[in-house]
Amino acid sequence: MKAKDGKPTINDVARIAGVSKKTVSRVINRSTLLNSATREKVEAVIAELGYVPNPQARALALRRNFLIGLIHDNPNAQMVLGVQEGILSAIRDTEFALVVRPVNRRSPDMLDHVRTFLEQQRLFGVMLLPPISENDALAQLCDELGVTYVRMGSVRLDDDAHMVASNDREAVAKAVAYLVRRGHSRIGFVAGPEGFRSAAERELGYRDALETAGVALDPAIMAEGNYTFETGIAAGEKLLAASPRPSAIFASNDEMAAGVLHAARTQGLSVPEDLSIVGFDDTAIAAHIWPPLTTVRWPIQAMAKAAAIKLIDPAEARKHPSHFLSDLIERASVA
Amino acid sequence: MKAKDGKPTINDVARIAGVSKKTVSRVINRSTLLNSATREKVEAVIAELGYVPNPQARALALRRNFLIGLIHDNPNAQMVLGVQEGILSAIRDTEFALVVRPVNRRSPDMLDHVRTFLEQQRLFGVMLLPPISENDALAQLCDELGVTYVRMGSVRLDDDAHMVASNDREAVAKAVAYLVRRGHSRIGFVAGPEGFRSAAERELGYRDALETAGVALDPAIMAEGNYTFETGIAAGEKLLAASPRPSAIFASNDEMAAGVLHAARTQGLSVPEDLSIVGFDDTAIAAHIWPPLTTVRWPIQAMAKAAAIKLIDPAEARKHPSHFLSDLIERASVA
DNA sequence: AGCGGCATGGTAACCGGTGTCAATCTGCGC
DNA sequence: GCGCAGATTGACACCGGTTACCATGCCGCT
Repeated sequence: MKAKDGKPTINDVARIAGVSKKTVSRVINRSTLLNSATREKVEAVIAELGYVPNPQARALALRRNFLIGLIHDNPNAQMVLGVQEGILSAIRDTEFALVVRPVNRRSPDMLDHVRTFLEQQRLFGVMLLPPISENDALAQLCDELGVTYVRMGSVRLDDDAHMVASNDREAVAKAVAYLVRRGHSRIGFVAGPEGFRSAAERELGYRDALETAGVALDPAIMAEGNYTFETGIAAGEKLLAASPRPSAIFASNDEMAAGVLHAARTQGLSVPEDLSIVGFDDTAIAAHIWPPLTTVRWPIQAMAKAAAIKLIDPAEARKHPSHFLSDLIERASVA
Repeated sequence: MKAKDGKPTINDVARIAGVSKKTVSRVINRSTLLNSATREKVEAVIAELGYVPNPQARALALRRNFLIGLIHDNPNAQMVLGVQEGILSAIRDTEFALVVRPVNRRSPDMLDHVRTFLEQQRLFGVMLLPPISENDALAQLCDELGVTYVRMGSVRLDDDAHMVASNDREAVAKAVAYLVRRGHSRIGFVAGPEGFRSAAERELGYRDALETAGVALDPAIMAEGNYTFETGIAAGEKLLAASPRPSAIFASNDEMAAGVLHAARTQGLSVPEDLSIVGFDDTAIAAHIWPPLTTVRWPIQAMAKAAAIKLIDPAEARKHPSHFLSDLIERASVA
């Protein structure tokens, strides 16, 4: 008989099945040293009662819980959601759950907030999303508090156990090489904000590609933005004012590419006839603007899934890659 | 002296402060029946040790935890993130944390998944986002499992304790009336998918506005999409093929509005000169396409915050509204 | 027969908090 | 000096699991 008010507990199961708590616990935890008749009997009672172990009690006894945290400060909704989906696909059918915690990178007490969060919730582990994943102090804090972490990023900046990385430098180099193959030689570049590792990597990829193509760098057709639409417009205006005008522009993310597109349109230029544009990230915006944007797709979900597996099952994780390659998605913004 | 391996516990605090566990517990819980000298002494020890109560133990003893869940099946990343931010702003500085769980509306065992999730995690409460918040069976399931819930939606479909609603009908009527004031009388409409309450409400708003303006409904300039960019294109093509062609189109969300814009552009029409377009939701896409989209802004964050407060502190919630009005955001897609 | 070893299952303590209820202390009226 | 109410604090059981360790039954072996 179950407790009158709540859910059945392990005691109820044990009593009805005529065994001890411990035996039920063994059944739940799939211990092998158990006679199969007993196991079946207990399983039948569990099914009949609809017994579900109380995760709080388990967490208390095991001194660890089954919550994994996602700490991020990412302006890109599409990407954050993609990561959430990826994590969820990794923890589906497990007892893990996903706790999210947006933080403010610019806040002076960001680290304190994270500390409070980690101390309070006692998470199993956390995932760190760029750009905040590039913050070494944060990783160190996790270490100090004994919370395992995995960082996602555009470059390998930690050991394999703590990092899932794409290779932005190579991806951008490929995208720019693609522009070169399409006949462009005057290719502008919109960089991401200083302090973002991804921004630096993407710029390196741009430089690599130009060097390979034997094209000299021209600061007049390089600008910096902070990954937002508005700064993309400003960067586009600067680049389009250069003489000679670039025939193609690579922007370090899609939002800024959309800004460049906006700037071009304002000046009466048509895309891709007068100007080719390539973005990065393949967010929803890339497909939904006109013309649809040729861009580089980060395999976000796959990376997030790999990262989550790394967190909850390091052994299994060794079968998955820690490095991912991005693909160029060809749409209509390049001539 | 704290345990050698882990964090200090209530026992450590009690021993060092020379009081009983229970007294420490009283300090933590701000019980009033406590001598202030004792309180200060205990607080000093807590601060010195950096003691943080173990939430799992608390959850076990209190038979409730401090996790609130967000169950959603929403294709709009911007909106989901907005909701997460809103919830977070409500639970900041509390011990609550936010657990997210995307589900698949179309999956036949969606309800089973949710049931498993709720039974396993034993959440304090859950928030239901549209479109899945419109599913009454889901609300009923929460009731049955004793999980309090709050639904967010475009219309009041539950009592005030369980609902935070906007008034889409009125908002759309206002937007369409605005088009009428701007001189449009042939106004097309792109509906959302059948089965979405929001879609039905928005259509009612459209009908209201036309009726008020004394304009007859013309099925030739009404189409249906499923809230995606692609179906927006199809709907746009249909509407623009009508004769006479509409001079303005209201689309039930921004993505479809972007699709209509795309369709117009493909046919060589310029926006807003040849065609005015109004969307709904004010997602990032609305501001980032060209021309920027005039649209209706759902006060997502405020609604989510109100909903979260309703969940964690019903008394406080009575001071907040349960109904929200949407604003028309005027940009450049209307002439 | 006596013994060790293995498979199986039970008992009790413990994880770190909270609720209940009783014990102690205080001040106050008489 | 006594009784009593109210304030303060503590002892102890309990939440629902897990682990450490012990008890039992059964087997084969010497």
